[in-house]
Amino acid sequence: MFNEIKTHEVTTDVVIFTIQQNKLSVLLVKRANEPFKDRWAIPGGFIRLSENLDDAALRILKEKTNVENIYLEQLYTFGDPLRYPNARVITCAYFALIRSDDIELSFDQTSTEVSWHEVYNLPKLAFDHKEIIEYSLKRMRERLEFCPIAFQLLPEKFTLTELQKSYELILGKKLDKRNFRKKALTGFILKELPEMTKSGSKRPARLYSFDKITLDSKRGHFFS
Amino acid sequence: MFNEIKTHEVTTDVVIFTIQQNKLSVLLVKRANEPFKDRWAIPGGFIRLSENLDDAALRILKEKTNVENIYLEQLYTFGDPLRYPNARVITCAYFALIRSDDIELSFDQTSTEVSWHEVYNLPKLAFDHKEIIEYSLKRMRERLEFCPIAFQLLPEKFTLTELQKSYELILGKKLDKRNFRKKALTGFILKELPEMTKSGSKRPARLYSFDKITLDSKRGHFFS
DNA sequence: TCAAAAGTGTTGTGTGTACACCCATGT
DNA sequence: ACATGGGTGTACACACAACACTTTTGA
Repeated sequence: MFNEIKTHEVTTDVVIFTIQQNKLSVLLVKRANEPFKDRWAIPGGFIRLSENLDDAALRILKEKTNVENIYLEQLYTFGDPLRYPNARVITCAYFALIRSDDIELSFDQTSTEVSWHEVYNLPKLAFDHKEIIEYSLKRMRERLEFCPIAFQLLPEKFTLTELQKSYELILGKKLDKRNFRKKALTGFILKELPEMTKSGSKRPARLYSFDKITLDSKRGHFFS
Repeated sequence: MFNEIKTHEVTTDVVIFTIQQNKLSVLLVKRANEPFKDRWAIPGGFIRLSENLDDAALRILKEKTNVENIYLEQLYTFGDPLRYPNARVITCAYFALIRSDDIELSFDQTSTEVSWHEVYNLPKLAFDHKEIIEYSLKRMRERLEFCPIAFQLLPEKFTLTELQKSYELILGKKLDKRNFRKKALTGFILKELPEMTKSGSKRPARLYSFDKITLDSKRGHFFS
């Protein structure tokens, strides 16, 4: 099977999460070419020779979403010889969290469509991309126990209920409102803003923002 | 600089930890060839086209130590274009834990020497291998908080003091004896053996063993 | 008999969890 | 006036951290 193959190819695939319409979603592209033509896949591409891995992932991200300056983390490198038909393609997978407000999706000639798909209700995927998404969800949940990365999915200003919703979407379970707020207000670095939501639905809610990402600094864990 | 380079090369490097002579050590080889001839390095090698990543790491491990069936985990993939002079070499780094009893080290024509080096007192290393070792130590400490992987470094039968010593060597700090034993006996899955050490030094100590590695099963964390 | 390592419990403090009612606003 | 989501406090259980003396053996 590998007779005619001379070299490894190295790609990066980026699992891009967002929250939109009250759903935790990932960005998928529909493949324009074989293999797996017309199948949905995680956006990805070849790593350039003079480009480091993080930069390659950021480039993919920017190509699809025009977004920069976001949370990005190397996930795992997948290299099963059978993961890609008729070639040896090792992929260094990343995952990213972005805010879904004002994002313009775009795609190039390698795909015919690009759109968000709820992570708990995915279509059939190309390659081992199902496994990659499952792994990234697992990782994101682990991260969430220690660091408030859910901020990355929210707009600048948010209510505590919105923050809690994002946690619940990621963890896939309900959290206690009072315990959550206690933890968030003491454990995270939240700025209480002098503003309230203006007639969102019924009673106005306090808005908060956060200063900087305290990723490695805080190590108390949050919410089981 | 990358004018004449056409392809990526993909290697795996394995940080192999053990405890010997009361020291936490890693296995290093002295390079026989350029680049970095005569410099110490982590054992590694090219990934074969038909080999998956874990198998490649296991192969490297077996080549140097003749050991199989050990704890092995993918660490991180390092791919800075400048990490390797005059070539683009992406390395998928692993770390492994092995028992140092009855290990025969060996090496091939790519190295002139192989030996254990205390992780807290390393020589000058080739490439970005210092960074890789630091990263693997960090990862091992994180793992240790949740899973009793230190078992992997100990012989079949061990005393609680030996177990504690291994924790202290990895974490780089002293632990409280009573708290450690309480935690170990309630939190880990230890088998109390009907044996004692025979006149090791003074008073005989109870020997213990463990059943299987309960890596992902137990999620109470151990010892800060 | 002494030196050296083995072994053993209690208490305080902090963190996670469970749980139910009133409040402010728009309609 | 009422429906809707916003907001608040206490009590219990459990995990971690600090801390000092007695026991068993070999020399």
